[in-house]
Amino acid sequence: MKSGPTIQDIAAEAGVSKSTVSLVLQESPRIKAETAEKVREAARKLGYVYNRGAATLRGRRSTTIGMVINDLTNPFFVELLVAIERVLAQSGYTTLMAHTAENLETQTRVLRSMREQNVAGLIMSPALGTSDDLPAEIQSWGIPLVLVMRPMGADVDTVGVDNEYGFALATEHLIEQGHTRIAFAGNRKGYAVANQRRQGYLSAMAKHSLSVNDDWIIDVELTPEGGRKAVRAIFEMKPRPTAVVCYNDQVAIGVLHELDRMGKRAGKALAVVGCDNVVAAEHTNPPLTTLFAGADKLGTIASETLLARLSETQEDEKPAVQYFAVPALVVRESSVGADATTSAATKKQALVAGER
Amino acid sequence: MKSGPTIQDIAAEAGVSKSTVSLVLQESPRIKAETAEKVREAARKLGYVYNRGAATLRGRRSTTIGMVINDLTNPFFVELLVAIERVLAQSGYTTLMAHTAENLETQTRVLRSMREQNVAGLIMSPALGTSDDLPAEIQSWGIPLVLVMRPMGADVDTVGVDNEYGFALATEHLIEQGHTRIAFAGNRKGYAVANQRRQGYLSAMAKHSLSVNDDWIIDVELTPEGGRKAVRAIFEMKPRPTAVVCYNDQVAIGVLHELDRMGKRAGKALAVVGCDNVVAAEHTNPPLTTLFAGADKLGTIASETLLARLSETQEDEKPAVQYFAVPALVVRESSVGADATTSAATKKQALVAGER
DNA sequence: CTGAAAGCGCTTACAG
DNA sequence: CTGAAAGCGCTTACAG
Repeated sequence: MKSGPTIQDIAAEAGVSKSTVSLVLQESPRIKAETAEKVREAARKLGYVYNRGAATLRGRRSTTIGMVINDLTNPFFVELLVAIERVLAQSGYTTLMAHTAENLETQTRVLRSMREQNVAGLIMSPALGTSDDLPAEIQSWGIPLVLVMRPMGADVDTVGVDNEYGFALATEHLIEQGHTRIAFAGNRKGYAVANQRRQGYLSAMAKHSLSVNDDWIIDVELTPEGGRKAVRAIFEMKPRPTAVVCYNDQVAIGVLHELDRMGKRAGKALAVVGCDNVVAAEHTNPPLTTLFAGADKLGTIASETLLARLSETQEDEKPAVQYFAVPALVVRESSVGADATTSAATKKQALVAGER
Repeated sequence: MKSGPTIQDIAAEAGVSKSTVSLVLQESPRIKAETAEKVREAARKLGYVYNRGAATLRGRRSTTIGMVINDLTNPFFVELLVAIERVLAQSGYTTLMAHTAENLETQTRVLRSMREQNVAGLIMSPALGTSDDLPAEIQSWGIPLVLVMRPMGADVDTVGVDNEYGFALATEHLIEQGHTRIAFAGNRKGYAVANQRRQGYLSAMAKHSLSVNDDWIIDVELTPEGGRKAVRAIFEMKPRPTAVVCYNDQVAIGVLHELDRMGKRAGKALAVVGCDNVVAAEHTNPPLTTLFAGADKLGTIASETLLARLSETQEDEKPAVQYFAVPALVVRESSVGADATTSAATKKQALVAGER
């Protein structure tokens, strides 16, 4: 921690006051071009490094944004994080990252730390079981908050996905393929997003007058292991479902794997649909049909929502943003078998392209 | 950005000086327990939030660590990041995250930003093509640096993997299975880690007096797409290799997928070995044999190396750490076919367990 | 055991 | 167009 030259040193070197140096560093038009150049030259010569912390302390405006993520083992959230970091960096903000691993105590600790670090704003995907009061509490700290993926009420900026629509779409796709007994894997009780997804599934079934057995709605962990359990459960039912809508791609990957282990193939023995279109979904065997909402786009919108909030003044404060992306279905072999895949995939890929 | 109470306010509330408040917050034993309790009570009452930035400015000691990652689309680096963030958080440090996506300009920008943020130390996995001078430059800034996964000389702290040993191990495993024509997929030219991995492969082949055709060493992108290209190349060779060692799991996943698309199965048509043991490797079809070095352990060691560096004084400065983990092979179906998998996997899993 | 004072490196009215 | 001065919220010798 050796401390380099300060604006004071530059001022001495350039023969001006430190006020002038500060103004030059901020590219203020109030300083004559000639003087400005002299100052910049001195800064270069001394190897000056701007001290953002000091500026934040004095100017009362921070340029770091906190990003709190619940589950980085899910590649969808990684894509989201990367997009957010990229957009914020472009706007001159630095990203403070923290991972909660769905642990509420970790989340509390992390939020305190971010507050102490004086973040200008927060983007957060709350851990499961987060109290409904948390968003209001964070806002009471004076820190703008954007929630991603997991909504917690209409009065806080939220960027997510229309899960109900998406899961109805996925279910209808399976119904179109002739399936009538369709399971839902990954129904975690008391979990808002799971409720939305199940609701989408149920509404599509109801719309086509298909009945749903209670045991088709399978409550398993939202991991590959959960997917494997779901397959074992399905193959013990009789008559058994011939298709399954999975909570997300992580679950679906477990489903594909367990089928493979049983010597069966997704798309033939059991039609499978996932959600998130993670990068790996294209490379599973067989490739996975899945809902696409665009982590990159969602991350961009979340960042822009926060940036807009940061630049607004007290008076022109806008109501909370509630953005829910409409997902599209990317059809691959896991839901239609090897034969139909090419044409269907091509058709739907075009649809996806049109969406963006 | 509303500013809350400061130590000044607490001092007034508690009827002491701000020096005393500061000392209490630092849990100094110099303050009487009774006074300390009075101060803490006042802080609680006023909803005080510590301003770490101000402390850093005055105390000249920062508690943020910069983490620069080259490729977060590779889950191995995500595991590494998560481990590092966890260990640093436990020691009271905050992680500033940046992603370079292998882009040198982004890396330069990001490093400047971290320097302006006054990070106490840096953990970095340098982007491809990073100049050999960079570590020395960073150290000249007075910022301790730990390199992960990509070594750049003996005079900078480095935590990585013994790639040559690992790839020899992987290659020998295939030779043991009776393969004599073995390819290497993912040989990026001029890339130090790729050189090490190729060298391990070559030395195992040489040790067993097996000749290597030039075209068996396949230069493709280090992605699933690269793996697919490698498979197409292999199946055009005659006589063609019957096994392939892949640069990493990303490449191997592409190999598995292309084989599946050709109606062939890894482990039968072509034995496949990857490297990293990413979480997904367990869930591919078929499951992937791969080298395991333990991202979690590597991340922990990298963090601890940096923390040790941060707490050392000028005099007791230790020579650069050069830690290279010895990888183990996790044998799954992709290299041995369905029959042999259970027993072999069990045996080797035990080996892996013993390693930790 | 506690307090008064100086100062970390900046920014921002204000004066000229 | 530029400078002198005050101050952001802390920490740290130093004095008592």
